[in-house]
Amino acid sequence: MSQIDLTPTSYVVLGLLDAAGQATPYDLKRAATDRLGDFWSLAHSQLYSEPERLARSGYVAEQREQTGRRRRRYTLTDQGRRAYRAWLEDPHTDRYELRDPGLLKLALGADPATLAAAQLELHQHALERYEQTAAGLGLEASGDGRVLALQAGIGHEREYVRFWSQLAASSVEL
Amino acid sequence: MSQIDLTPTSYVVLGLLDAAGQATPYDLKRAATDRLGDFWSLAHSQLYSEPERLARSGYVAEQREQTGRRRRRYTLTDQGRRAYRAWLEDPHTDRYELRDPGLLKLALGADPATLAAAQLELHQHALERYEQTAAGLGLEASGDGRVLALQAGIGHEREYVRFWSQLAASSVEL
DNA sequence: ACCGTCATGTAATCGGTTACATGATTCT
DNA sequence: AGAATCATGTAACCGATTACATGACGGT
Repeated sequence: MSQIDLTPTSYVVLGLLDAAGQATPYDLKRAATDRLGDFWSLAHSQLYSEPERLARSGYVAEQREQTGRRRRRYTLTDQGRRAYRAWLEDPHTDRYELRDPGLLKLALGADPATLAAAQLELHQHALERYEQTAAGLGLEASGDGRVLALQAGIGHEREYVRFWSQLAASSVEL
Repeated sequence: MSQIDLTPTSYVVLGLLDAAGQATPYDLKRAATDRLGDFWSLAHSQLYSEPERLARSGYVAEQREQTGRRRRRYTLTDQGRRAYRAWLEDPHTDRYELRDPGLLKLALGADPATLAAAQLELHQHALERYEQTAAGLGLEASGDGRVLALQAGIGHEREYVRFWSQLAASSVEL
């Protein structure tokens, strides 16, 4: 049983399995889209490879259907559940970087006015999408972590709309 | 001459070379730290491998010192300069994701109060560091893209301090 | 002389992305 | 029956991270 590092992707899979009880890769895909939306997306192929990886080290158990499609169905092992809980309960996280390509261009000397106009539009769209999602979710119960994360996303987009607006406006005068 | 994809990392290297004229990997490392700070960091090994990769496709030229250390020294080719300018002048960028591990935990159901306390501290520190950097840079000329990017970072951190503060406060009541 | 830090590089590994495929369903 | 979409998987490639090393240099 080989040792592997648990990455954020690993915890996504563990977390979704914890909630679902058992799931096929496709179940995981839908759950990931549903629960994480576009602030933490995964390629669908990773939802095939990652459970396999986790199985190699005993965090999840795999059983294949015997009938027609022979789908893979995964469940958490005790080890997996423990690792997941430990991660979730630890409020510490690594620092992360923004890695916004727009800011990269800005820092490397792109023309602020032109850049700001395009970036503003981008973030306005993102904001609208988030707000629509929020409107949809608002109907459901709201102690939900998803809703809180979504609010963070909305706050972020509002801030960026503000930032690029201001930059667009102040660039005109120059 | 093989075809390669130009990644953000590629443009960082091209951009730094464009500004510096010529540079060794170590020069690039210092320039990257200096110009991009902690919102787009690179492993030093990438500043060895990436120029090599770019050289393979003709975006940069490599010449080795003949004397003692035989350092590699890179310069932009015309092709490289053209590719860089085209990228820089195009205000369009891909959408990016936040990929904030704190939000991931939140979305997956971590306890908001505990998480908020830890995340608040993290972002307060980040904000302080940014503001100190800004204070240091403020003395220099300020049409600079670095300064603008830094202001975006400050805005982002302020927003997150606000978000997590509010969450910490509202969680207490529950 | 010695030690720590800066400078300089290479090698191995691996997670993630992209591309390629094919089976099932559902709708018209 | 055909087309489109959903579902399900595999394989190859590759950029990025990590680990391993050693050389130069400045201070005590």
